[in-house]
Amino acid sequence: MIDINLLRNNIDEVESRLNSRGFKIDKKSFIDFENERKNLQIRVQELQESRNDLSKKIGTEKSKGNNVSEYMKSVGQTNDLLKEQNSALELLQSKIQEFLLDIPNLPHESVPIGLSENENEVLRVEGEKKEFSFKVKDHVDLGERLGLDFDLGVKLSGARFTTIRSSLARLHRSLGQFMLDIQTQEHGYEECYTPYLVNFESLKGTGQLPKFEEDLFITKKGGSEDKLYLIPTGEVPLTNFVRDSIVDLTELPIKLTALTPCFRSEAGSYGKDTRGMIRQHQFDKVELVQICHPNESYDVLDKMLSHAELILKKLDLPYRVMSLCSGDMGFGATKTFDIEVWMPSQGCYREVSSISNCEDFQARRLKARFKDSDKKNKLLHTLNGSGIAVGRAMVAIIENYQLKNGDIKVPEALVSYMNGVDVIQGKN
RNA sequence: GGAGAGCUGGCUGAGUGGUCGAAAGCACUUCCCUGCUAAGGAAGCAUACGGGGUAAACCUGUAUCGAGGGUUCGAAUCCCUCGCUCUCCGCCA
Repeated sequence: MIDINLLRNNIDEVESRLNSRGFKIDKKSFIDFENERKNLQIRVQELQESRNDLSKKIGTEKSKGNNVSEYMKSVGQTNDLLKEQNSALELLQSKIQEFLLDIPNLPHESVPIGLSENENEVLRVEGEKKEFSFKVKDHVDLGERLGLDFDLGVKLSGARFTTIRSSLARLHRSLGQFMLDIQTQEHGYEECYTPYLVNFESLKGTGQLPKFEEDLFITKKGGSEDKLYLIPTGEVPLTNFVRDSIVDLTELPIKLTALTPCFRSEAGSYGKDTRGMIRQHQFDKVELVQICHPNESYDVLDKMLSHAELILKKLDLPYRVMSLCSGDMGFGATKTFDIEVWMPSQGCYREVSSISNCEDFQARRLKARFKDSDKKNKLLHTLNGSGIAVGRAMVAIIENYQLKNGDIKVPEALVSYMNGVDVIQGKN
């Protein structure tokens, strides 16, 4: 949620910055809402004040044994008016709230301006692409004899679900463990295990709700109407650790990581990436979250980028780093880096990590604050990133480490996690 | 699933219809006293949102005692619904 005072004081600036990400703000409605709100609020508070005075008076007069019928009459009129004005105010305030919850975050000034992914900026290209002496296959063709079973996924659940068996399942597990170990041991993140089902409040805090319910999977307790949502990313539970809390300056930065499954409905991406396990309803990901002092969030963003990059370096996978343009960033981000790994079969780079600074956008929704050295409560900054997506990383390994016979060499960093297995062999 | 107890400020904890945003203690801040330390004394110390003030200081109003609704002129206090925590029983990985 953006700061309402920014809208009150600099609405034109907000408008143009939102325009750069393709969001049109309804200025007139907001100004009308605000004027009306101000009048109503003053009116309501005056009425409450006089009701409180009168009620107090009734108390004191009654205790003296005086007649209070005049006061009662007048407080009755006040209350009638109050009831009417107050419900108007409440209605208006919830409208303003809805209005605010729908507005995306403002892009940072360093973000390239653009409306589509074509305008994302390549910052760096890293790693050597391997030369293959044979015609490369994609992970679907390779995976068939290695344990990637798309048909089984469909049978069990439907499109965009995959089942992995045997050594490849082991590789998948190894990758998750490996990434988690790097982030905890080399970068000092606290390892967490979190719920995968979360409530409305949590998703509202990180910005997925109320606007993007269609992107989520929704569950209900048997026999109950209460909804719980499957997490679309570990960012949701981890960032919500600080919801409704005031943390001490000395606790910052808070660095959290978790290996979690992620569930996405992929509404609106029909026909996109239908082949293989690039775009699934369910995938695993190691999530990195940092919660820090506002002065430090851009330094932290750079650090988190390097934390995600280290995984690809250790796996010796070629990748590039992108700075997303204003129109391609997520709802809550002021600045986002994507890391894209090289996929030889497609001859292109695919996203395996996205690292964003949300500044105080989520913190405001979360009421996540810290006690500053001047004793005032201030909003924290929150950042999140993937460190990294397990499924896509495995796809990249399959494709980049393929051998002529269709077997897969295990990246050196993973051999110990694979109990010494250094080649994944398929059934012929 | 059954039965019971509870949820009050950063923490502990009093408060069962009015003068209570809330006693007291702890913690914290400032000051005083004492040669440091320890002890003692005084004052201050919740959050959000309004109004005033050029701004800060400050003044002032409203709301908030798990959440929502109700009763009442008036609710931390009474009633209802929900959530959560704890104890006991049952069930379960």
